[in-house]
Amino acid sequence: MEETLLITKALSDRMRLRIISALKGGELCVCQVVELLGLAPSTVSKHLHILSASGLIRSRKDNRWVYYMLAGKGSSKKAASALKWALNALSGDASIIEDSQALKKITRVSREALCRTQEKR
Amino acid sequence: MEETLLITKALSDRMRLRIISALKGGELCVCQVVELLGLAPSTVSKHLHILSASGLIRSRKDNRWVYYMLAGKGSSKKAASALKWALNALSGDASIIEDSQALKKITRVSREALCRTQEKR
DNA sequence: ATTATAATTCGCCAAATGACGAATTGTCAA
DNA sequence: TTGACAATTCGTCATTTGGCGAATTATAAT
Repeated sequence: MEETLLITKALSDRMRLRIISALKGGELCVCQVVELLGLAPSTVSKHLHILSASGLIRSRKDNRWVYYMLAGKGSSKKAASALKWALNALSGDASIIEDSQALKKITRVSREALCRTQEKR
Repeated sequence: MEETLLITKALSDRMRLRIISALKGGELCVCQVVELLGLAPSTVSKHLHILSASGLIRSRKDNRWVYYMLAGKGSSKKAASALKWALNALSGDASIIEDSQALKKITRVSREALCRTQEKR
């Protein structure tokens, strides 16, 4: 019951639904999610923590950045099936489509910023 | 997004998860759910309203009683698939099993009470 | 070494949520 | 008609939740 509740509570917030849908396109670092949602970094961090604790997503640390991604292999059956349901339920949603459009710009800008940093090296 | 959120919010409460699991065994009237959960009738009524509004359950009025049941045919695809996930995630849960045991007594007592009423007629 | 940046944690506040009892509505029984 | 009972609605309260900014930690650049 506890795990199930962790999952349903994690899914019961609009911003967190937007996050998991955004991660369908691949991993994102916290600052990219901040850019997408327009929330304070601390708020986004808390959302990501809730999603992580539920087992729906997981994280990977790379240098200064922490990347979050959908919990694929190694996740519990409950989490995996919940994720499958949620992503399917949200596919085609207008605001989710808007987000995926916005993400294209965000990831492109991030790449460019990263390249700039690397040029300076 | 709105419908999905209605569903996930409906599922993000322990009592409401117990309710939908209890309804797996067939329809129940409000007072039976009150008996099972040990909550005030007004509280239970609100929970049932939230579940109804999400499309996960529906109701039927019979005389003085209102019976609630899982939303089978006629429910939305999102609701149907969410219900399927949730019931599966909860199957085998210890407290859900306890509830199903308790429900046996409750439905038996209710039947007997109903028979008594009918004898009086 | 110092500064800057990504992320998290902490403390605080406003809004939403879950609980109750009282009052209300609708339906039967006396 | 009056009384009883199932259910809901309403008002209230305590708790939880979602948001922010400030402070903290960790890592990279200067």
